Amino acid sequence: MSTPLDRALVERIYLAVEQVPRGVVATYGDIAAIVGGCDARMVGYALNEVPKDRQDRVPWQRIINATGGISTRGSRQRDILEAEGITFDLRGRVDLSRHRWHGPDAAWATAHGFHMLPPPEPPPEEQQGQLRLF
DNA sequence: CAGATGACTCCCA
DNA sequence: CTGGGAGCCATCT
Repeated sequence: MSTPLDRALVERIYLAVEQVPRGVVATYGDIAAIVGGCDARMVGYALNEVPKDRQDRVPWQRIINATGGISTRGSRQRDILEAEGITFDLRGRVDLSRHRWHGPDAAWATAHGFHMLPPPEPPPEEQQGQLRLF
């Protein structure tokens, strides 16, 4: 059923989600890390409760799970993302290394007390010496 | 009060 | 890849 969470936290989650620009996606965990004080699951619960009158302002569709897949049911979320330019592979997953949001603007994050997203993990050592394409 | 349930994620078999 | 369990929170039965 519905899950009305702590309003203050929900508002911060929405505010963080609003920073995600068109054309990229973020994971529930990314938003939780930026907001702080909550986990990926909280973000999912909060987004499930986005009021109708705010759905066009809060880009809930840009938040996907850690595997790059869609957690919502139906095809609506995917349809919207594809319309925004996000591509899905044959398994229906987004290539996070390519479409993942880099995080909020540093100045904005500081001003609102949000955290920055940790830098992306470097590729495995084994590939470092072999895949030098440039 | 216990159990079920969601737009999660990680870990292990 | 599939499946189960733990950890997480609030609300509803």
